[in-house]
Order: sequence, then C-alpha cells, then structure tokens
Amino acid sequence: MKPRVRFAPSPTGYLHIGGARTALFNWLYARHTGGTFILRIEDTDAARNSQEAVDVILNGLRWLGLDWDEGPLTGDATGPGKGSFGPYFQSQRTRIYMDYMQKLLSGGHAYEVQEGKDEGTIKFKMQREPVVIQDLVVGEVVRKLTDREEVDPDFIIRRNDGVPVFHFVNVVDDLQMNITHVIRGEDHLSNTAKHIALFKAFGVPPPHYAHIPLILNNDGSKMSKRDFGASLTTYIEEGFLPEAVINYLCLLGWSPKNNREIMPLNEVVELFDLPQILRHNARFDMAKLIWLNGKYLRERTTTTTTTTTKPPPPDNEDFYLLGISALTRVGTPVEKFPLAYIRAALDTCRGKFKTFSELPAYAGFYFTDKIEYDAEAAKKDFVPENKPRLEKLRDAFAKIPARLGDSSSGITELEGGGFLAANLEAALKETTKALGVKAGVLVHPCRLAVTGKTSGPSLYHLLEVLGKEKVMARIEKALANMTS
RNA sequence: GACCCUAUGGUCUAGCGGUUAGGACACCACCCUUUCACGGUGGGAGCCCGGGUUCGAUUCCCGGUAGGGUCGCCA
Repeated sequence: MKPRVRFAPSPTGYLHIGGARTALFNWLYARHTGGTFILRIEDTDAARNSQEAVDVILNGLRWLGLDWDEGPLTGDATGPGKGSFGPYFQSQRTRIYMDYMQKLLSGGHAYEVQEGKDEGTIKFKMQREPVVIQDLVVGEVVRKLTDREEVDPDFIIRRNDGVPVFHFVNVVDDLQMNITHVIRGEDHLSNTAKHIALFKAFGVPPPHYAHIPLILNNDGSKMSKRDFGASLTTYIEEGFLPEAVINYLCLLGWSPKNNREIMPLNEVVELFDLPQILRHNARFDMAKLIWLNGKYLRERTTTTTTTTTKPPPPDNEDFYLLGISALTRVGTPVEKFPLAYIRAALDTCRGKFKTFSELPAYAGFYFTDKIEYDAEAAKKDFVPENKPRLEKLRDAFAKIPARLGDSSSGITELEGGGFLAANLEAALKETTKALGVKAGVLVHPCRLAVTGKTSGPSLYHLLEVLGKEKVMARIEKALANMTS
C-alpha cells in the first residue's frame, strides 16, 4: 500500500517556519514513495478560525511549491476540495466525530463525567501501563505515566460544550483518512501515547510515526510567533526566493551526507527518507539562508546587462517585479520613473545583493535627487585636493553628448558616441592619466557625489543609467560642498 | 514536580571503535576588481562532563549537566 501522509495545521493566522518544514518533510516523503500528500485543516477551535487564516496556510504552501493531492482548494471551509476522504476541514466533520465518539462510548472506552471539575465532558479511559512507541526517527520510546497522569490518566476527548478535542479528532481523522505515516513535530512525541491508545480502542493498528526535531532560534531558545523569521510570510515579504527557503529547510534536520549544500528539490526527493532524519533540534541560521538566497538569486540573474549591451535574460520578468515591489514596499517612488529606466537601474544591481530587502539601500539613489553623503566617506573623499580633480572629470564628462531624451527614457541612444558606460570609462581613464593618478582617486569621489555611498553598482554603468543631466547636476552639487 | 527526546567548532552537518575529525555558513587575512558583491587562496575555531566496556573511545553502556518537548474543556 502506498503511503498516505498529511500536514494538519491549525489556522492560527500564520504559518510557522517549523510547520512549513513539517509540510515539506511530509511532501518529500510522499513524492519519494509515490504516496499521497494530504492537507487537512484542524479548525475545531472555531473562535479564532477564519478564511483568511486558512489562506495564509494555502498561500504559504503554494509559494513553497508544496502541492497537495487531497485537501481544500480554497480557504472556505464549506468550499470545494479534492480527494475522496473529505471533508478536509475538521469543522465540517462533526458527523464523523459523533459516530466515532459513540463507538468509544458503547465499547466502554469512554465515559461522560458526572461530577467534579470535568463535569459534562467525555473522557477516554487511558491505559495505566507505559505505551511503547515505535518511531521511525527516534526509535523505540517507552512512554511512562507522569506523576499527574498517575493520579488520573484519563483525558478529555469532548468538551462540555460538545466539541471534540484535538487528540480525539486527530486520531479519528488519521484513521478515517487511512493515514499510514504520521510525520510531525517532536512536540507531539509525548502525546503519541494517547493517540496509540485511542487507535487501540478503535481496534485498528496505529500508523507509523516519525517525529522530527524542532527548529529553534539561533540562540537555542524556542521559536515563537514573535521571533523574527518565525512566520513564513516574512520570507515572502522580504523577497526571498522560495527555492532558497526550501533548500535551506531541507538542510535543517536532514542531510544528503555527501557535503552538498545546494540541491534541486527533485534530487532531494530521490534521496529523502525518514530514518536518516536527524534526532536533535536545529537552530535557525538566517545568515546561511541569506547566503543560499544569494546563490539562487545570482544563478537566476547573473548577467550584468545595461541599456547599451544585450537585452536582459528572457525569463527574468520576476526579477524586475520583485525588485519593484521591494522598492515600493519602503516607499520608493518608482512609479514616477519610466519602466525602461527602472529596469535599466535594476539591471545594474544584478548579482550584487543576497535578498531583495537589501535593494532599496543599494539602488535608492536612482530614484531620488536628495543625495545624502556617507559622512565618513565625505571626510575622506571630499577633500580640497580632490576638488580640481573632480572638476576635471566633470569637464571630461561634459564633452560627452547626452543620449536622446536623456535621463527619463533610458533606452534611446546616440550612435556609439553618447553618455554610455564605455565612453564614460574612457573619459575617466583619460582624466586620471592626465592627472597622473590612479583610477580610484577619481572613482571614489565621483561615486560618492552621484550616489552618496561608497559602494554600489558599477560606476560607469550607473552613470549611464542615471543620464548626463543628473550626473552633471550631482557632481556640481558635490563640488559646491567641497572647499578649495 | 513527573515523564520523554537530544548533545561534533558560533551555526547547519559528515564521520559512529583506531581519521592529520571532512564539508558549508559566519568570522579574519591576502589575491582579483572602478566600489560593493562574486570568485580564489590561507587562517582561527569542535567531539558537554564523569565513570565504565575495550589493547584502544568522538563513536558502545551508565550517571551528571545543559537544551528542548509533554503532562489543558489549545492544536
């Protein structure tokens, strides 16, 4: 029988990065074995459930590329789904729960509490002996009763308002949906004893269990909602590439064991299996994710192109889209600039940054005329002796004719002789020669004058994209700032 | 408090009875370069502690310590 696995999140309004990895491992196992990956929404706690909260989960999984074979198609609990074991929202399965609850009651495995603090609830008669759990990741675990359970091992499976509780519905669903392998976070390991007892009471063998270690913060503390990076939404918004996030998640708690770091998902699908999952928790290392993201980003957009060279790689529309949204997100008025200019500007940034969130700081100078000079650099570069040098450079640039339409059009150009990177470089080199200085002597003050920063895209290409008008104005302004 | 899981550089990991303990991120230095980034080269940094078992333990066993998890009318 082919494995049937499920990811069963509760719609809390966000998708935890650890939950995303649980989904990934389930998905990987299903794809590796040719089994079925099921998405089930555990929305029994009606109070805080909403369609939006479910959408967060669906969108997150879709963004990661984890497609499910059975489960809801929309965030609407009463809406359409696919698969023949539905409904896939627990809120829609009351009938099923009532039937199974009845089975337990009539079989003498559960009873309604008549008095005391638990009055009105239904409790499951839990066994008093230790439960043996055969875990595919952890191995054999003998779960003994805790001191409190020693007093009363029975646990509530239906609240006094009639709503069945997690342990019960979880088991009923897994049973009714023919789940063969339960792959979930290790936080459920202790609870598994209850689940196994429940399966036993229903007279069926429990599924195989595989408890995967948790993801902790970089300092080793538990990762909760508040911690940066805990929510998958963050990665979507910060402009991470899904393939980088997936790749990183694969490497947390699992290893290809051949020193490989960057792996396409289909290769992971081939190699992945449950027994080789690590047994210890992993700390989340944002720096490594960022490095991976940079790798993928560069792989996708590595060609440095400008208006004057060949057209940008064809399938990189999303590079512009992601770039524009990153800029817009922090209030950069990109809409005031022609698309061709924006694209040309973004092209000069290709391969230079690791996440799109770095872009605004990196390329902001393209979209504002208020250049604020890096104070330390200004002290170093805007010195009296550099003033005549920068003036010389300005004069050299002045001799180069502007492109038609200049700064606003971005693509129109003069035949070979305009304000282009190659010509600008030649002019600068010539000036340095005349001055008898090294290129850096002119490059640094020029870059600072035009961008306000000490680092950024290729100077010549950036000047070309900016256009003669802006370049000259910015150099003038810088000169005015310098004392002779 | 009880119960469960875990323990290789700062982080992710390979190794699991005899290895110069391997790789990656991060860090430092140098090279490349118009800056930055990329790419090179080199470097510092590790088997949690204590007992066993063994000719020999990072590797096996026990204890401790530390971290994490669970014991809910949350999931």
